[in-house]
Amino acid sequence: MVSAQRATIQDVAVLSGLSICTVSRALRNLPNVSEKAHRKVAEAAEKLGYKASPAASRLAGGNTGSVAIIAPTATAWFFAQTVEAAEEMFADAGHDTVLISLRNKAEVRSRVFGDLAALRQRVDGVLLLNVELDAAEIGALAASGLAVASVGMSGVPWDNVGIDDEQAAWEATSHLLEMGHWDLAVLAGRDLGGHSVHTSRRRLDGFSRALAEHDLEVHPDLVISAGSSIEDGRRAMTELIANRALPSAVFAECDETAFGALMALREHGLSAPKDVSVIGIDDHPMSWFLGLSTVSQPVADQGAFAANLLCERLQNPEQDHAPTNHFLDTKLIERKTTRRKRRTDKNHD
Amino acid sequence: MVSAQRATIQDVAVLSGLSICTVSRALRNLPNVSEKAHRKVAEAAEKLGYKASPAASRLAGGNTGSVAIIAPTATAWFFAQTVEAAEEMFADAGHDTVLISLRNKAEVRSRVFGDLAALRQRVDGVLLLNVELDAAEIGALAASGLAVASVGMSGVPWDNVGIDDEQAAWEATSHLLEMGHWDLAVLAGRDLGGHSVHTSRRRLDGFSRALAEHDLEVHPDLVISAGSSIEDGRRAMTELIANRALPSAVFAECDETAFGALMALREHGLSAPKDVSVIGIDDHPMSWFLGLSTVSQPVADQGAFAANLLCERLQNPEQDHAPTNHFLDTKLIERKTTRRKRRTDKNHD
DNA sequence: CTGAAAGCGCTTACAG
DNA sequence: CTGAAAGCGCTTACAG
Repeated sequence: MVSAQRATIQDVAVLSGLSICTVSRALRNLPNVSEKAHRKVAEAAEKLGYKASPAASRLAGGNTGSVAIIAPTATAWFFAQTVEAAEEMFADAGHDTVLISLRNKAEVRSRVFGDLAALRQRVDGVLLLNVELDAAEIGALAASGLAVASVGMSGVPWDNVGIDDEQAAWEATSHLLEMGHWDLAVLAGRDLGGHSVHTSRRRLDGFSRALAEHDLEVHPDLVISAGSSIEDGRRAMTELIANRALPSAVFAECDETAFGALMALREHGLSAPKDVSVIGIDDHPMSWFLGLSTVSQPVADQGAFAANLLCERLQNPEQDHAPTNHFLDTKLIERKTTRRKRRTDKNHD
Repeated sequence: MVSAQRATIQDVAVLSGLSICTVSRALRNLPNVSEKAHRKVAEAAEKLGYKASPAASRLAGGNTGSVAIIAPTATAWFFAQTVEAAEEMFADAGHDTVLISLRNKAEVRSRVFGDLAALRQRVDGVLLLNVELDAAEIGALAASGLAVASVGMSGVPWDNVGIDDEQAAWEATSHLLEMGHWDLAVLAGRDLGGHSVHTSRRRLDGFSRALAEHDLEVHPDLVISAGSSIEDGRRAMTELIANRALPSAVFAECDETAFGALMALREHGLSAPKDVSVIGIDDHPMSWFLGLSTVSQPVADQGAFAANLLCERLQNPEQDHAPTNHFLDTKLIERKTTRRKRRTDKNHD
């Protein structure tokens, strides 16, 4: 069944008794192929186990059969989940998925977005995960001939799915504020040479808005550029503890940094919510176990949904299509790391 | 600097005043190119921002410029870390990385390994992560023309890096045994239609050997096919609790399943080490926080090392090369979820 | 050391 | 509805 040498379109043409170009058209379900021819071709191709050579197809002006997933990092829980869900979607649709991790490095970031033509040579479409783009980059991407979809990047001229990050952060922050905390720190995402993770920026906005509604200002010293890993959170919280009086509550932009924060507290003989209230965003599988208060979001769903949208773009490239934006639901989950600020609490009173 | 239309080898030839084929040779550092020609070509290519079209290159008999990473799943912590480390290596060496997750499904597994010729069309090499292969598959892979390297697959006819899984499991199990536990359950990896995750099989071997050394037999009811995620561990432990008297200790093949086991215990009002001792393998960043006893292993290192080995194979394809195997160090870390079995312990005495 | 020619396996106008 | 021909951008023998 699997021959040593792969069957070519030529073989299919011979076996089906039709010309190469009819075969080509039939295989791609193009118009102007009789039903009979279509059937013959399908049979021959099936029998030969024929699959078009992606290289030849690409070179002749067709498609590569690949899509790229571009993520700030591939190790964070959110990205690993999203990537796998998207990869599944792509594989089932017959696309290979090329993984590009920006590795949280500005240099890698600019290398990737600085040569979209090279990218276009290798893939037909791109799924962007929480990448912060400037206007020039958005324009270049739109003009690149690449199909594009994204996760966590609302306001962009292509299909996007995510959560309302500003709102989710607002909820988390408001939860803290309503419990009487007013001295808040935020563990934010890392900045990549002026380009942060997109969701991080939005979450910072939500944080600020909640504070503003309580007539509070964001204190720059309390906006810590952390990242998205457990280690990042641990480092950021350690820094916070070392450099100044502890804030009364901490909003971590994702659960993993919150975990790290919890670890750092323990290393210093402190704990949540006794010494400081801590809340995250995600509802990571460990959060329940650690009693972490958080704002839950569907994760794999976002990857699968966005991947699906991209597949549709790939299938109907000509058809002009108004970009859609989809916000999935989030929910505040109050657990044990947040509590009302008390007169007896250690600091600030 | 970035032209609308990509420069072709033709453009480089014209600019450098040389023929296309000299340019081709110069660019690939092939012999029989004068130093002067080489310099001219390099200059012209640089100026034009020229990069060979991977599709054309592949079609003409060259390489695709891509490698695939094949993993049982992409979401588990170990795999996410390994994949990113490998991807970094590949990117720096100029290879695109195609991610293929088997999604823990036998069907996906056989689709991938059943058509190696199709894979060869898309990538030059493959990095296998903990994939259990049978003799026929190993033979097919070796004959496929693909460069191969792997993580966690010792005994294979290509370069491999990993830990001594049998030994690591033996250490973890012996630790339990030496503390007086004799009624042990193991939370094993999932089986994919007869093919388990390779490391899982080896770890099961180590578990058995440790038991045998204590004149104990492996009780089939206590070998739970779990998987590698937190959810998997939670499910497996819940099953264990529901179906029979609790064993006195549990060896989880990885830390994440151990986390899940800890969660299940808590859900049933139980805890480690009071009601059952629990040990894992990995030393996940959360393990310290949860006090989980475990056997640590370097993770990103394995991915980077194996990827590097694959890059070397890709660079020197002709050169025949005896496969190497590299075991990285592991270390037993005793924390708080394991303790000596006491007369006062709830069960079995 | 260098170049002209053929060919890799497709797709795309263009005739029929 | 169908096919002959050109061409995509490279690499690979083969001459020189």
